Amino acid sequence: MMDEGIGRVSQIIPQMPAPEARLCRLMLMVGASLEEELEFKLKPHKLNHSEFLTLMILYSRPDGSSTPGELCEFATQGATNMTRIANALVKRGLITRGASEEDRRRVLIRITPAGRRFVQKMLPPMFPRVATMFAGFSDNDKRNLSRLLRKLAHNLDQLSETPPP
Amino acid sequence: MMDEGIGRVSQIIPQMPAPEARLCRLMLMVGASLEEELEFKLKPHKLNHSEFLTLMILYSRPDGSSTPGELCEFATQGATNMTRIANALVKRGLITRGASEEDRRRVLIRITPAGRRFVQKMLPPMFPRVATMFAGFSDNDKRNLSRLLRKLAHNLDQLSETPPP
DNA sequence: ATCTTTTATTTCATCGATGAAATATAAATT
DNA sequence: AATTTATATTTCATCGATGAAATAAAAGAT
Repeated sequence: MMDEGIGRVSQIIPQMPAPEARLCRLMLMVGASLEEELEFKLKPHKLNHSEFLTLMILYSRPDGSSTPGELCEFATQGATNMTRIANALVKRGLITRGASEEDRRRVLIRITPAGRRFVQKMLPPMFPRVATMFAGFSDNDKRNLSRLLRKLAHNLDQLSETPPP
Repeated sequence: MMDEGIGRVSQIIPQMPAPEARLCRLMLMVGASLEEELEFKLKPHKLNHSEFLTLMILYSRPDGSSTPGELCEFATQGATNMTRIANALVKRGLITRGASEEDRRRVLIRITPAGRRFVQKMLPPMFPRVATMFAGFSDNDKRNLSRLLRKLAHNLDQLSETPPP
């Protein structure tokens, strides 16, 4: 249906890169769909995407700790939001906030044992649905998709560094 | 960086489908990035994503018209939002609203000549950036990406029809 | 010692999206 | 004719995200 639509548009505007436009639309649709699926799975745990992401970043760090500034970068969030996110996670006892020893301007954020348990408990129930998402994908498909998405991500990064005049 | 993160998590939780989780994260990142890029390109025209999508759907229809109900489906929007979107586009003279002849409960939404001109003017400047996004993609890459995204979209549709107990 | 820079938080204001429920109108069903 | 269903709009309320600017505290530079 979308295919026909883009087909008709590209008949009127022939310079249009139709295959690429189709891919954009597909990516947007799949991205939104995935986002929805994720938020859906997070809802029962009263987490939103950025809180979850922040928690997972901490969980996956060798020492389980980071600083607000770092987390802003990794989770692509503004400082204001990161303060909020940290507030929420601290209140639930999943992370702690403390002053850094070396540089006392910095705040050390650290996942708690309860936070680790929480992650270990909430992740496994997601696995079946994740697996289902890629039903019918051969190993080769997955490698290919990964490669192409990375290339796309790279190109998009370039683009966002070059906002047109 | 994300790769290492997921790698470490999957060492602690070995049942995790790590490659699939990586693909999810990639998709989410690329999706968000694309969304941003799109909104960025739409901003100068004072359009948001759903208004643009709605306008493009109308533009791409053979007769340039549709109804609110249909548009809700195609643009995955609630009825309330579609009313708002239509309001905005009518106010700018890009579409018209009129009663349907056959079924006077329905409202006929139709793109205006000004709306068509608007689309034809705003699209071409986007093409270079779209092309840049897929720099380094062979025709085969594009076909493959399209195929895999469609498969993924299909699987996600299945999933959303099966909200777990 | 003073000024500048870095880091994080707080305050405040706004924007945008969303959606449920009530309303209006017309078609379909009985 | 009366009731039910379909379609669209309006009203209202809320939620969430966002971000700029002011503030605070500490490190670094002069």
